[in-house]
Amino acid sequence: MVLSTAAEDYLKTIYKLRETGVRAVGNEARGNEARGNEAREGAPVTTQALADGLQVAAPSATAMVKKLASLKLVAHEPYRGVTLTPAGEKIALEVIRHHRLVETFLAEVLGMDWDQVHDEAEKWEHILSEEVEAKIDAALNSPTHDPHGAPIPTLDGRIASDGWQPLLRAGAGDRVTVRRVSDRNPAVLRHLREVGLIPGARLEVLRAAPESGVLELQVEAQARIVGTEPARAVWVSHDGDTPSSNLQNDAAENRK
Amino acid sequence: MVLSTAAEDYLKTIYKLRETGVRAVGNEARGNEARGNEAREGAPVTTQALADGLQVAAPSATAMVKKLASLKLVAHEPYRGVTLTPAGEKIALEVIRHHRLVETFLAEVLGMDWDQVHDEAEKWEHILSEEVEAKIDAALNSPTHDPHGAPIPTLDGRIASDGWQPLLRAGAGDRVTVRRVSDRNPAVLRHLREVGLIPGARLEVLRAAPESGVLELQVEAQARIVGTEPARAVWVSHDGDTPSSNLQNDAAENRK
DNA sequence: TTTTATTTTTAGACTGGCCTAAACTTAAGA
DNA sequence: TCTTAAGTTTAGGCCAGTCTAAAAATAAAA
Ligand SMILES: [Mn+2]
Ligand SMILES: [Mn+2]
Ligand SMILES: [Mn+2]
Ligand SMILES: [Mn+2]
Repeated sequence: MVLSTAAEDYLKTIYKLRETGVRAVGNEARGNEARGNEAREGAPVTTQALADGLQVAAPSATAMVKKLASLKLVAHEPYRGVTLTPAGEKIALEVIRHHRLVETFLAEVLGMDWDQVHDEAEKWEHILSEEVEAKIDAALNSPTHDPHGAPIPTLDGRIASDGWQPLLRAGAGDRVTVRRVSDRNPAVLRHLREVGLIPGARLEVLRAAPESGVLELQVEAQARIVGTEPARAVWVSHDGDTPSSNLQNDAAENRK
Repeated sequence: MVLSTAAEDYLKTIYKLRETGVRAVGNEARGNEARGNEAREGAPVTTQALADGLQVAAPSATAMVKKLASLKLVAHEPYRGVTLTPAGEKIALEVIRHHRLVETFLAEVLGMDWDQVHDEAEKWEHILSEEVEAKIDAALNSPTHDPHGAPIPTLDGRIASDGWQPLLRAGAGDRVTVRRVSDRNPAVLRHLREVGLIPGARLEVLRAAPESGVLELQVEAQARIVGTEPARAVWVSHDGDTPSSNLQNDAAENRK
């Protein structure tokens, strides 16, 4: 199945809008107009959410959805929303695997900054051949997560469900470990690295007053004050919790 | 200047067709408006050659040529042919630099076979950012030639003129060094490597009988018989000749 | 239950890049 | 010089992907 860049991006975006956590991870990058389009997890993706996510007009999304439906890559209920078929999800996971492998490669092998790799990967993900994918995977020793902590789907389309908590939901006194950050906004990423909020960092929440718009943190040895906007891009695990590292066989269990 | 993949491929192909001398319509001195401007000396590239090189129909080439002419990237004399302007040549050399850097990177860093890298680079050349280009260049220590012996244009658009001789033009008794091979045909490349005809290889022509369709060679320690088809993809220098390694400042000397 | 607001789809148009068929220009041959 | 062959451009169309404006469907409010 050889799809256009646009079609692949639609499939990927549908997948991400349905995925737990990632939808929320992407929130800080979305404008106000997109708020409120956050469908319940597992519900079909609305045309509007898809259009917002891809920065296109709603009729463009409708048109592509109909095209993908005719290819049996999505199921479309008019006026209700769209869901991936197993075949569509398989392709979405392939594109996401490409994206995250490329990000990791650019960061680890070429030494690019972690705020730059996302935009590059957005282009590379569509032209990566299976051969190059395999070479990159081997060169990196089959990494499981990209530089932002996002799990990399396996070659056969399985992906770890992380289930981390939003940092914003943590309360005063909580000791947490940063697990994942949104890779969408380079400026936010640069700021997060500056204050030490990178995957693996351990920190304590000193004060969490939502109405103040800031979070007071003890990151490693430093006291930090972080606004809610960057904090919204951070996912954590609560120290002591067992990390949920089970592989979901999403594609396989739905494959016909 | 942000151009489509198609436009970049047209510019690159025009450059290569001029470089390799494949052109048709003779340019008997036309003393008109195209004389003293950015139009360069030499025969223009014909619509047909361009269409053949890009595997498109002639009217498609005409259409794109008109578009590029309106962007001042080529000079088009209807029914006569097309030549690059300095601005067009600069872009062509950028694309070629991307292509050859990527080929080198894929071969040296990822360990891909030299018969695979060309097709990959054909895609990558259009999406390489300046940042990634710089990182690749640095990782390879600013290579001057790609795995097939083709010179890599510099960042500022200069390229070494190699001036190697076709192996087919060598005569019996000639001792030569392989300098460059065509990277177009993977099967030919695999064959060339098998018989040792790779850049740097030294060999002696034992018998060159054009009518026989084969060349008898002594490649390093091995006696080899090579057909004219693969031999056509090989360029050599004659041992003892001084290699012409001067950098042509093509783009710079014509820049307005 | 009826009206209104919101979301989605349809209609129609545009651009880029490609195509075939036909007309045109140039070069070559008689 | 006239005719023909070859090469190039124009004419007209198709497809992918996008857009805006208008119509239709659904959800919310009255
Ligand atoms: Mn993309
Ligand atoms: Mn990432
Ligand atoms: Mn190309
Ligand atoms: Mn090459």
